[in-house]
Amino acid sequence: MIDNLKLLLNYLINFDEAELAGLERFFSPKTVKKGQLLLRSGEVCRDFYFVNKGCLRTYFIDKAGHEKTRLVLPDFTIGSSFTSFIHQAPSFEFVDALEDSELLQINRTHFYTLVNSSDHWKSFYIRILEMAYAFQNKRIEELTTLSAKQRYEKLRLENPILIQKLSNKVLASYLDIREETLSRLKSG
Amino acid sequence: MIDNLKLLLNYLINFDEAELAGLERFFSPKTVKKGQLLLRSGEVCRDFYFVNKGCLRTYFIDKAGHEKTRLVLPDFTIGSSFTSFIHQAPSFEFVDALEDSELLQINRTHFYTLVNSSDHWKSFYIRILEMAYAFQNKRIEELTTLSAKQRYEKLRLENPILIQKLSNKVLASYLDIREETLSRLKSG
DNA sequence: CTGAAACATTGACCTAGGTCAAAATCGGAC
DNA sequence: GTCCGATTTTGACCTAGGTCAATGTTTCAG
Repeated sequence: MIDNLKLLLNYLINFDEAELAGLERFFSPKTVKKGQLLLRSGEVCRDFYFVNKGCLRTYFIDKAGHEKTRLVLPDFTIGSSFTSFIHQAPSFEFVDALEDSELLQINRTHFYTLVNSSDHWKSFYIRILEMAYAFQNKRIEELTTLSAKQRYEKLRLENPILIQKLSNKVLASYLDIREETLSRLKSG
Repeated sequence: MIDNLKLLLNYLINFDEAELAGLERFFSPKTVKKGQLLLRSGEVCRDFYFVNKGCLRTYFIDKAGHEKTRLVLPDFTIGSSFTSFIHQAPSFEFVDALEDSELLQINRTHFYTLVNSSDHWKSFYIRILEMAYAFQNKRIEELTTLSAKQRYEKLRLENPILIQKLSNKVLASYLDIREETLSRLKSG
């Protein structure tokens, strides 16, 4: 599991061998069942995750009581409820497991110890932030310019894995449409 | 002008006096007239701006030919067409001046020279990225959960400066509604 | 295997906000 | 000042996608 994480880290930044030695002292394994909550709205997000197998997602619940999925983390990805993790402020989001999952988690103290331990780790953090920013930017552009159908088609082209992995309910909430609408889009 | 910038930088990160000495070798002053374009869609964003006086904004044009304002930079703020600046890829955004403005600009080479010059500068960059991320996150939440009217009222409470500074046309495009709708909201 | 709960589909209807067009107002160049 | 183009407002109308409710279909605990 740690080796998969190292693979991903090295893909993001060219770490020196030494910098990744002893990584297991910072990341601890965790197994979660499908449906299990890792973070509740109102709690402070303490951990950052590597998804080795399975799938996590972050979502919040709007005034009308509907789930809104913000981010899906399939296997071989990293992430967290970032805003809360960064500022150590209560999260308005939930984090749950969409499947039985194997994770590695690192808490904030360890995370910042790593980030401050070398230039490569700082660059790693910068890289993640840049990617997260670009992702959100794309999301805003899509939400404000594309119709429901166009968003669905775009996801189908760009990220077919999500289409097959997610239930219609979650997929709809990720596309920011109602389940009924998604159902109609797929048949129409 | 440089002193205002130093004030802002010190507000974001506690720089040492020495780190900010000679800042004028990196930032060059620039004056722009109202309406002037600083970046066109398709161009690569080379500069990062400090707005000393006036107002900049970033926007793009959707398929229907309507402007969509992403970010407004009133005076005493910093920013850029970030995605393009970071990745040095062609921007889909424009940057223009909403008023006659006095700017300090730093190009990407100088920017990264600074970022790599010390830990404080790295932290500065991280700070900006974290803020930009949080801002986009908030934006997505608002766009997906609030009605047009609610978004307008929220902006009026949280950022009244923008309401008075921006024309209805720009304000509407920032709120992601049509100008006609904004006009109706304001009277209704 | 079976039954309850969660999920997905379908239909009838509604509404926020967009569109289009025309009038009213503003603001800067001369 | 005054004229022209750009904004803003108002009105009539339209539509994408939401809502609500009924009916199938999975799924998984026991």
